[in-house]
Amino acid sequence: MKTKAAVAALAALAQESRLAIFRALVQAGPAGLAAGRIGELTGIAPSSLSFHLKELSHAGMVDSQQAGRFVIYNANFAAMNALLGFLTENCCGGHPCTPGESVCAPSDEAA
Amino acid sequence: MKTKAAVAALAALAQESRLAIFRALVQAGPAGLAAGRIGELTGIAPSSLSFHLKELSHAGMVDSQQAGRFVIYNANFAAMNALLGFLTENCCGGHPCTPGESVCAPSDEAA
DNA sequence: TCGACATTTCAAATATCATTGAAACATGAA
DNA sequence: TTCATGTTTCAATGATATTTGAAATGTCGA
Repeated sequence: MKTKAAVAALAALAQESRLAIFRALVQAGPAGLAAGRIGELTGIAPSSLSFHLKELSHAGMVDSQQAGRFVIYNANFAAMNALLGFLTENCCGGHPCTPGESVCAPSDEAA
Repeated sequence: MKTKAAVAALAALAQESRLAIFRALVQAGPAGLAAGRIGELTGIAPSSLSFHLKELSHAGMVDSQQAGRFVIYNANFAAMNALLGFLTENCCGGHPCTPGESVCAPSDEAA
């Protein structure tokens, strides 16, 4: 993943409405949710919702598929995992980190 | 981690200069880097750098400590791990995801 | 075809963010 | 104290993002 893609992905998630949308899709799993259902869950107005969904889609964080008059959105889990990997990439210059100091290893305190 | 903190953390990273700063600090490890050194590595002007460092600090993604006339910044690895955990939290509603479809498990394709 | 529903597009207004340069502050050395 | 260095603050400018409402598009059922 390149820096620009990472910035785009982070920017897509760095917004209250979009983060709520994305989390709803993550929790919904691969089956996804219809746009209207997302609107119900998040309380976002249709036009604003569409704007944010397009933003997320353009950043590659969600995919969509038409199903009748519904449009089903789902989280792009591969993109999410790529982003997580990017953030920890080359951590501590590749050297192993001291395990007692809350460092690179993602098994630390995740709260 | 609460939603607002996550949005703040993501917004802090969703900017080319700040992402570059943060990655430099991640690669530097717990020892951190002086502000001036970060400026050298990233090519960011001092006042702009200070602005972004304050932004990252306010979001809890970096810590700082005075060392003589230098100010040493270091990545807050615990905060980073908390953010990563937040994004995958409650994935697929808690149900185990089908492993062959690039889903929740972070061992998929991280590129 | 017609009407109802789901979603998207458009334009305008508001708000927020990033960059710049100059100046101020703090620290250490002479 | 005085000077040089490292870092931060401030104000102004330009750029970008978000929201809103109305209208348009596309799809299904009768």
